[in-house]
Amino acid sequence: MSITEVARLAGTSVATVSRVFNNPEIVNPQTRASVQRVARELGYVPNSSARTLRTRRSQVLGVMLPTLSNPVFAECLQGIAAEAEQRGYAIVLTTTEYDQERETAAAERLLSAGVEALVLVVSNPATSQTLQRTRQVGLPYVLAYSQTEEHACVSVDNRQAIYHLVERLHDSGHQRIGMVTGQLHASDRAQQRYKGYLQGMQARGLTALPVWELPFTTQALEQLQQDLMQADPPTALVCSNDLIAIRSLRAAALAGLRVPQDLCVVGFDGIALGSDLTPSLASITQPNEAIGRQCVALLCDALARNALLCGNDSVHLPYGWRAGESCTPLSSTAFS
Amino acid sequence: MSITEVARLAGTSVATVSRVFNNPEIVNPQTRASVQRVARELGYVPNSSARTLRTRRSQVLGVMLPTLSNPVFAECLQGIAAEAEQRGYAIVLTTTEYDQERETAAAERLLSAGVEALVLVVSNPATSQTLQRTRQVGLPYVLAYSQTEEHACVSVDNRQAIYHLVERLHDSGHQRIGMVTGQLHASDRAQQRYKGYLQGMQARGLTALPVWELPFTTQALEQLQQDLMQADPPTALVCSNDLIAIRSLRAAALAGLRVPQDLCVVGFDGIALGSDLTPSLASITQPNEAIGRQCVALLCDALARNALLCGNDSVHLPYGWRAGESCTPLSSTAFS
DNA sequence: TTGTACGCGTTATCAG
DNA sequence: CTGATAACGCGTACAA
Repeated sequence: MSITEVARLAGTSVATVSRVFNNPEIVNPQTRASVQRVARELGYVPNSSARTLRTRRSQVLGVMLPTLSNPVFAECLQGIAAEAEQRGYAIVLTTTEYDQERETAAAERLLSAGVEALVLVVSNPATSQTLQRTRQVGLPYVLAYSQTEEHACVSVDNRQAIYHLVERLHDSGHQRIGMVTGQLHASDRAQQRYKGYLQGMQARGLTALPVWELPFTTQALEQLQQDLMQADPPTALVCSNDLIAIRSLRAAALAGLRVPQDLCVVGFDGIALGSDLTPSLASITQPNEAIGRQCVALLCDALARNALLCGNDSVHLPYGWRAGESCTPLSSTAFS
Repeated sequence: MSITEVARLAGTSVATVSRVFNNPEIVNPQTRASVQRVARELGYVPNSSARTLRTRRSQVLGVMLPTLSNPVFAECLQGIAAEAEQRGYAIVLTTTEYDQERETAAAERLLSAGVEALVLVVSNPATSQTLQRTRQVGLPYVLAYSQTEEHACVSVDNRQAIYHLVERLHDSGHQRIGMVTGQLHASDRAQQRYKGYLQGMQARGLTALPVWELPFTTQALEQLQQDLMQADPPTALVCSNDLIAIRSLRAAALAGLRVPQDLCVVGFDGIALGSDLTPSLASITQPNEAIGRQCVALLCDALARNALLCGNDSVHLPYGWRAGESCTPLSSTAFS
């Protein structure tokens, strides 16, 4: 069921059928109708490969994410999908599971799938060979969540957000403020947030506590729980993301601490689920869906201009604050 | 940078270059090496459209999900992505947000993206026009999570799982067992689970309580909370999915009920996050990732046989039980 | 307004 | 083992 078949049955030429699909208004209403009828009856779908081959535009965007287990990326992907749909692009998806090798392979698969541009979430832009490769191939790409001069990025100011949070916690009377992260080396965002913590503590003359790294093992969680049961435990825990915060909440509960009376827990990301938890999760919010949308917008604009994207094209989106029962209300220092 | 260019620079014909990429062993090691070198230097990537046009195999699978906000589908997608990757397929993704119109449009976009086969999660197979359309076009497809004779499905036995759960709750002493669902009409699974609840209650001579439908509004949640504060509230809540269970947990907390002493809450799906909550979420588990993998496996096999899939190809995977603090240990009736 | 014919980059066939 | 060449289905000058 190719265009030829449709043309034959409609008693017209392939050119006309093509016009009916790409430029309906320039074809005679009667022939148009007849062609459309035939096409519908046959369930004809234009062959995308042939079209792409001819037009050199696949109308497909590649998306590379670390994982979908973290709702942050799922939310971002929703935004990507929505914006892409609006702009007439399809998206092909790969995940890397935070693994360098898988990342390289994933990028290669995206490339050979014929994508026109890429939304990338990498562990660390500085060490990712995917970025060089993409550059070599000459496709526009944008990094979601990362912050770096070298590439086009869409993100919030991770460092500042946490810096700011530490200030607010201090303003509200907290002195012993701790930080809990995932595996620090697995994410440049986590590193920037940690940096914000260190700087914030220093700025206020507070002693930074040793960071708790919480990979997804029960052992690490138990360690945190033990530490929370020592004398003079922290009164606030700043977590590098909401998933970590949820697990910290659990450690606190197992340690017998009341949240937020004994311990305030603050997350980062603002995943939707956080509001449904008990206690609801206080969190620094990122506009995840907007980040996704913005990435696609940048890409599509670049594609339309037939240009690449570079560091100057980066977009900073504002972070926000979602109050929650896991943290006592903070002093009124404006957020964001 | 087409195959022609590579051929020119390598001083050979396009046919040979093609062979180097598709059948390396049949070409002279020296020419092969030279071609590979040139290709690498140029960053040459075979044009997928041209290849697809010629071979009539796009190596792309279409995936249509309701949303990624529910981790169940994110987990399933992980499985789909993993299996597809293993088998050399790319996946293009669309979401429908449980909306009929968007579903139709999404399917059309998948089709025109040139996918070879489809993994579909629809609200209700009986009313989905996507399925007819897909049939008309003649592509293999499989429904994830649904159960119906009419189509190839990969799912657990939803009705039986809940039926079984009700029995176990009753065995453990519960009499007033309630059911909380999302919007019942939005999902045939939810309906089947509800049916299991009704049948289970009847089989044990218990009175089914009016179902609580919990769309994502705070109002509905408050209703549940109010009802839990009446005299003789249920002692157990069977929830049609884990997200609903989490919100039910919140309603219980707001109502001042202790979980699990006053009220047991059981979810459905077994999302990973459930284990990290406090109380951890007891749940009937589905092998979400395996469901995704199985879908892709069926599809790829069908593609290899050049066949379509039908009701007879359906696969039932076993459900399981994940104990959690949200429910007191159940009597030993074997689960699953 | 419509039709003819070329070429997009590959793979596969067939000769050498 | 290698090269020439004919499709694959479509969009688009160009001609009518």
